Amino acid sequence: MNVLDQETLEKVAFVLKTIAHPLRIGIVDLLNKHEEQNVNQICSALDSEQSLTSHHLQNMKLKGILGSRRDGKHIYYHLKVKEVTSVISCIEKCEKLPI
Amino acid sequence: MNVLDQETLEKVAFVLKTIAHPLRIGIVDLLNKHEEQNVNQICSALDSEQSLTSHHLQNMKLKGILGSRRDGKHIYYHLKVKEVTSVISCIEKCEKLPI
DNA sequence: ATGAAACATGAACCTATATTCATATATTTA
DNA sequence: TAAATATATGAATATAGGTTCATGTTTCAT
Repeated sequence: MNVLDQETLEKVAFVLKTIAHPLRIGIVDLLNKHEEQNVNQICSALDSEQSLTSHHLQNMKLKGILGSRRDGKHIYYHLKVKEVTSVISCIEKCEKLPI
Repeated sequence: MNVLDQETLEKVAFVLKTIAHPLRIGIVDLLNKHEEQNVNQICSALDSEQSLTSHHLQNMKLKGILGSRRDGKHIYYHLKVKEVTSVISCIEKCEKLPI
């Protein structure tokens, strides 16, 4: 039960930072519940603007959390690192928070 | 299996942002494995500077993740929201990461 | 070939977060 | 009560992150 090494600390922080935003949590949650969604579907489901949503999608894709495929005019996103959904459910129901 | 509401998205993002930093992950991990540690112990265990560590401790205390008690010259910190440790273990061993 | 739909991108701006340094406060010990 | 130890704090700076807006690219339908 030793303390985590620096590399692990950085990896964990990297992943958490990548998803630590309400819209990005929303995207991860949506893609957990739907497997694949295109940008239009994501924007409507989360009531978010196209450009902003796209930036966040690119961000998470770049960092390896999401993947995408094109189908005609649409681009479908999916979760690559499914572990992040368990992170959300860990906290989701947590009560003792000051917020 | 509906999508999460805005309030939940914000709560989850709030908690993740609060711990999404290598040093703060280190602190959470340490306090998970040791119950209580004073600032000196934390600084030595994580090889971090006093002032910087103190800022991060205050930050997490303010946000409700940590608590503290004084014992003489020392101040001992502990985890208040233990759920955050499961967040770390969710990701810790995750392999498919680009990092 | 043209226009529209779907999405991406880049720059500009604004705000938040992290780090450092110098100093303050609290407690104990001499 | 003065010095030492342990920790906190505030200001200054540096850097990163989020949002908007205007425009670019790709694909499809006509």
